[in-house]
Amino acid sequence: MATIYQVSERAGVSLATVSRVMNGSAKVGEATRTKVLKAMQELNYRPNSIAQSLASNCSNSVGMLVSEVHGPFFGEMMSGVENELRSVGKHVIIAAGHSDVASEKDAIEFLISRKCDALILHVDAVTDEYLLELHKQTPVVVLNRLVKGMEENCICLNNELGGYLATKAMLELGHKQIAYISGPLFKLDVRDRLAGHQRALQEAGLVFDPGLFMEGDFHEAGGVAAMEKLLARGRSFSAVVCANDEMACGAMNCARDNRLEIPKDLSIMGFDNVIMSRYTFPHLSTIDFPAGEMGRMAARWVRKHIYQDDKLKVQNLFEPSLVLRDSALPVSA
Amino acid sequence: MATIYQVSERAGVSLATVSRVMNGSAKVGEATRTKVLKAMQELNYRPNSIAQSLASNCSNSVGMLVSEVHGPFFGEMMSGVENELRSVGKHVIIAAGHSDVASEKDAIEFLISRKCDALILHVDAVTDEYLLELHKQTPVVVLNRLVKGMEENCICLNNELGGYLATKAMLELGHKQIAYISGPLFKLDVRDRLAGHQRALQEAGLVFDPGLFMEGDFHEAGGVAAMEKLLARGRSFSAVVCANDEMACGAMNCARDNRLEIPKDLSIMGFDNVIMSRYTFPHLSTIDFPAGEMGRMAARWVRKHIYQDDKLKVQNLFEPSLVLRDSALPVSA
DNA sequence: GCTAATAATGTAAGCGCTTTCACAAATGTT
DNA sequence: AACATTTGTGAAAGCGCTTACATTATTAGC
Repeated sequence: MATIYQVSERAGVSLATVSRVMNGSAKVGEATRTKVLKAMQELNYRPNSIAQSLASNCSNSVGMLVSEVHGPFFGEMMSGVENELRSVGKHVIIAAGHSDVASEKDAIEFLISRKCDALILHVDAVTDEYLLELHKQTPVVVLNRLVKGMEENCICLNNELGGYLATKAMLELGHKQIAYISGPLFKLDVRDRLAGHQRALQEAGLVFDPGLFMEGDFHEAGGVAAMEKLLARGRSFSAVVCANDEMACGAMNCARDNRLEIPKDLSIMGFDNVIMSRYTFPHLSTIDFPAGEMGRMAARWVRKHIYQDDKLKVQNLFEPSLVLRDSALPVSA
Repeated sequence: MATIYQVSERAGVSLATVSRVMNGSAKVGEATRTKVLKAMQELNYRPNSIAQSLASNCSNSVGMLVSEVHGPFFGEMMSGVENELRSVGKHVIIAAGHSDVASEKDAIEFLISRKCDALILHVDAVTDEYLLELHKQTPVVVLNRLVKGMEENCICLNNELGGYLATKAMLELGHKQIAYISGPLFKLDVRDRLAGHQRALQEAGLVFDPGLFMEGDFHEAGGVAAMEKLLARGRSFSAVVCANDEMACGAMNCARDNRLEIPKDLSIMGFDNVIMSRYTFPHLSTIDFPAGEMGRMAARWVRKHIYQDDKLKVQNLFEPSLVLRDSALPVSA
């Protein structure tokens, strides 16, 4: 592989000049530029990005940490990030945190030692304090989590609004007895979604009934289990809104196993609008989570603040929206 | 951030010695080693991996190119690769090829300029010749595609066997009239799956009937369209095997829209065992595609051949397996 | 026509490591 | 006791770039 030195030799100029035509960092005469370009071409020269990084103290790479590489949104988010970044010649290094404190910290250390210019984090185990501290050391953007003191670095979804919209949709279909299966309550977004649910109820003059509430685990099995318990309580309800699509699937399957027809006997609402929701039977009504857009925005944040792409605008808060499909119907009778 | 120089100063030894204790590349006296380790600790030293890469001519990174970052197997494959590689301190840089020749080549160029120690490719647009050529220039492992002349570098699934197993399962349930919805025939794996289907038919003494065959596009809509046409032909069949799960979903939905009950009136088989197949109604019977394992194996290939982890064994051919769920039933009457 | 800017290019000092080579000290061999 | 090994360490030359800073060529100003 040719080096910058060989190019300079062939073009009959100095190293510095070659570097200058590569980076456009200073004026170069038209004739020289052409000579250099020609030499590059002939040698099929490709700059060694490692050397560039070392010399410029900029690795042109950003680290992305997600809970699970094969998790439901990851693909979408990742895709947004990759697209946005590669279009400007930066690359993304990925790592998984497995929702475990030690593992997340470990991955972050790894990314830092890799000299990433910035970190895009989708984490849920480490504390806010840790993130705040990290933020002082290295540029960080946090996805789907609002950390007090670094709001500018967070790209979030308005989860409260999502929860609100989900329940509101059911209310508008005439449902009055609405069960709610939440995610693990230690997560902030889970509590926000629940708060939205409660607000919708309240606005409709309904009171939140703990008897129609279950804490789930965001997995299908958790949805099944929650539904099972809900049914076992013998309370009547015509709709159930779930804090994510997986649990909604579980709930649907469980309901069906209990001879309830969906949506005739029971309406179901999910959350996230993961790919799968388009394939279930019946197709799941859900709340769209613009994961791809948010990933793209995180990347844009990095472009703007780290790579000085000043005119870029970044949007910190995203709005969820309702996706009505077949799993929810007006209350019958 | 501390440099190796500061560590050496503090420990009262030379740069070289510090480097040696870091890499274990040569013997260092016990006392010195302790001194150095202590100095590192005190300075919270973290080697600059960029500098290491430049000096050692090894970037400790491997590039991974996939069709779509948010594609169906990508998450699984990626996850396998990331796991295997990060456990040994290497990182993975990702890029998407979008099944387009120019885009794939572009991404490969990008990865190469990034000095990846090896490339893991999941591509379908570039030609075998191109891959062969690339293989001469830089270490490459190809996923899910057998390239003649570099078989050792390919990690494949026995697609023919998969196709065979899918149809065989239907035959064993007593089905005699089995429709087949394939993927785009320009893809090798698609043709292999079809060949397996035909072999199963043949072994059962049945002849392949073009009237029960449709070429699809691997997407849900394609499954719907194919099913529609199949139905429109007015031919009778009691089972349909699809070349992937998405199309199987489409086919199921379409069949249902045409008042066919699944699996009572029609049995359906998918291929790939993507996450989604566990959530459909009824749960989809399918052929398991061990994407995660294959990704892991690709990473292991790299560890073995590039990072000299000699005792590692790599398996080039993977066997698919049947996953029977609810969408296939013995033929009724 | 002479000085002061300005533009274009070259020189060389790093960036933070690895690694070869040389050398001194410790150990083993007869 | 003389020599050959082995072991531990340091000096220094890169790796392929970027980027002050220095230098020369060009143009402008008067």
